[in-house]
Amino acid sequence: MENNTSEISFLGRNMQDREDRTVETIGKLEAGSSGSTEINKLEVHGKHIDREEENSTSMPSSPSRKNLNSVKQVPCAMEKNTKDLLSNSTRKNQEEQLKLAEAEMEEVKGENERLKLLLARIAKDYQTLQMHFFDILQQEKTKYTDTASSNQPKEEPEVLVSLSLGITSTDQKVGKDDKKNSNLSNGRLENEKLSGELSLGLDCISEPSSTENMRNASSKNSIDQELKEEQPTEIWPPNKILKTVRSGDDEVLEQGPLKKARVSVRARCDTPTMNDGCQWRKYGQKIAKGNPCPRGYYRCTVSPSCPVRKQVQRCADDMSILITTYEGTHDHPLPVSAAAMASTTSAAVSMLQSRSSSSTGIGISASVPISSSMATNLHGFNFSTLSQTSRPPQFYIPNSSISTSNSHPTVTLDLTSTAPSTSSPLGRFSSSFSSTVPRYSSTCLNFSSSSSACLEPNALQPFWHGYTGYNNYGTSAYNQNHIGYLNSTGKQPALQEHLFQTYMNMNQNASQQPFKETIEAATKAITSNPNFQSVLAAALTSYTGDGGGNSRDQNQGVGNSSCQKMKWDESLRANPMIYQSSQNGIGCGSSYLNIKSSSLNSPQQSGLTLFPTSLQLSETKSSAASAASADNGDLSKL
DNA sequence: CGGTTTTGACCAGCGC
DNA sequence: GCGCTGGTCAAAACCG
Repeated sequence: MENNTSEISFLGRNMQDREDRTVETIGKLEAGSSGSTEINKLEVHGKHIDREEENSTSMPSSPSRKNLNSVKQVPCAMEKNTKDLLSNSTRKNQEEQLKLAEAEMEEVKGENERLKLLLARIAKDYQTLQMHFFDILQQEKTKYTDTASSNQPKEEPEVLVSLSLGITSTDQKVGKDDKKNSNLSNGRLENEKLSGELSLGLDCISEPSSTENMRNASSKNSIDQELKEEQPTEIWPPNKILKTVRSGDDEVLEQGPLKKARVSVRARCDTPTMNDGCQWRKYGQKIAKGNPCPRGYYRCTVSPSCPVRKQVQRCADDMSILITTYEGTHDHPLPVSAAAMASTTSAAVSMLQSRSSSSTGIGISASVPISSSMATNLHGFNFSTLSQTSRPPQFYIPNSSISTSNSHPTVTLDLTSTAPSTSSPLGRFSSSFSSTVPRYSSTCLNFSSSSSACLEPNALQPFWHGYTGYNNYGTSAYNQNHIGYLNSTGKQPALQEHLFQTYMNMNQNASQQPFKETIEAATKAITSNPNFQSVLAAALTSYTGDGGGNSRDQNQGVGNSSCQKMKWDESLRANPMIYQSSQNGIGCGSSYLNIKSSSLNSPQQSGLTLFPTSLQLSETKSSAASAASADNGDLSKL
């Protein structure tokens, strides 16, 4: 809600700026057309064009006063002619400029109108959301008093994704943390508040009634806290949680099995795991059915009691794609880079929540609203996804698909640039889950695009083949490392990496692709939409990390990220096409991001996408410049 | 030596 | 009940 307000005010400021500039332009043009020859600066779209130097040096048609003096030597008639000619040409120039400026004005006016409409719509949406919010609050309040004393009927368990993202979640924790972990929580929470770090709380609980979402959401926090109290040092796997919870008298969790929501991130990555800013320890590996690549099981080791797990597996179809699945809620402050991942994934989870709430009887929307929540996340505010908007908002992450194969509610963020899609870029979420909604649905966000505006199909090759310099560093270094490892130890690398190396070798000859068009499109995409800038920034940040340079683990890099401090917004506005990271070749930093509007999974695509059609950002390898620029910023400014 | 990775064993859920 | 599969455990190996 709060963020909506800031969004609106931002739009308002944007419009005001444009109007100011328009007025300024008009004023200057009027001054010029009334006889003054001092049209030195023409401002169009906020861009200053200094014409003074041009007049004196490179514009023979409009000579300076000095030139006019020399003309005085010429006979009178000639002088008059010359003066007429000069004044005519000057007048013509002015008229042309006037026409140009008028055209620009019309354009700007039209844009202002559109922005006004947009602002009005957003304001209206905001009001609607607010009313919904209060309605839900009211309903929940009355329902709670009604049902508190009576037995709750068993119903189909539903997914609740509770995102405790950012500051307000810490507010919730303050009371209990103060009691329980007085040695930890105070400083931690203080730090979180000060630094604006985000923490992703991603929980799923089963519940008897959709009207009790909010109460259960809060109660889940309580459950987590209570579990921590019971087992302060033990790492509790889900099964143990279940046992503990079931043995207790918690009414909510007796209703059904507790399955945490998951966020799955598909990303092109040439390293064993993706650098997401957290510390992970591998505790298991398993060959999963249908995939020759083993699945690695990791648990978060930032905090000894942190319940967060992740699974890492290469995609069977495309081994350049690393699928990382996160589960659980961090019980500790996150590094900024990890928080960025959290913010990105949480936006996806918000869509899952939208689906869940849609399936609870509110009605199924073919287009899942996400933009507001996503923007909210990315601006670092807490948000609630409990609202069920009656009308779709401005943007959609295109091409969601539903998978029923997973017993966990899963949101998949597809940050890959895979095969070109044959589908329309104007994708819309599949609504196929409406009739066959699984007990836990899975949602796929595909940040990809088939737009011909900027991407050649070849540009969709794995990024490590995509641009100059990488082969000198990333892939080669990685390959060499592994070859060296093999030679020195005589030990076989993991099957997963062996397979991946085979894949890499097969693709060694892939041609490098021009990125100019991509970069131009990226620039356009980023600069054209402030919301998109935010979304992109978070997505990039989640991808970037620091390359794990200081960490022992390959996918780590806690608290040392040079990228963490990047002034993302500014950087992207200033030079969006060149993002440089001080990646050291380890870990999968945000080498590549392609936002597409195609779907890997969903055969059903139609509808409207207001997202910029495509974007690719390439990243050059470790440079001092990147480190320097990285030191200037802070992600929290997002 | 302490932390991490590997890997076979074990357990629970689920479908038949 | 049985088998399959996903997920976890824990001892041994490995590494810096």
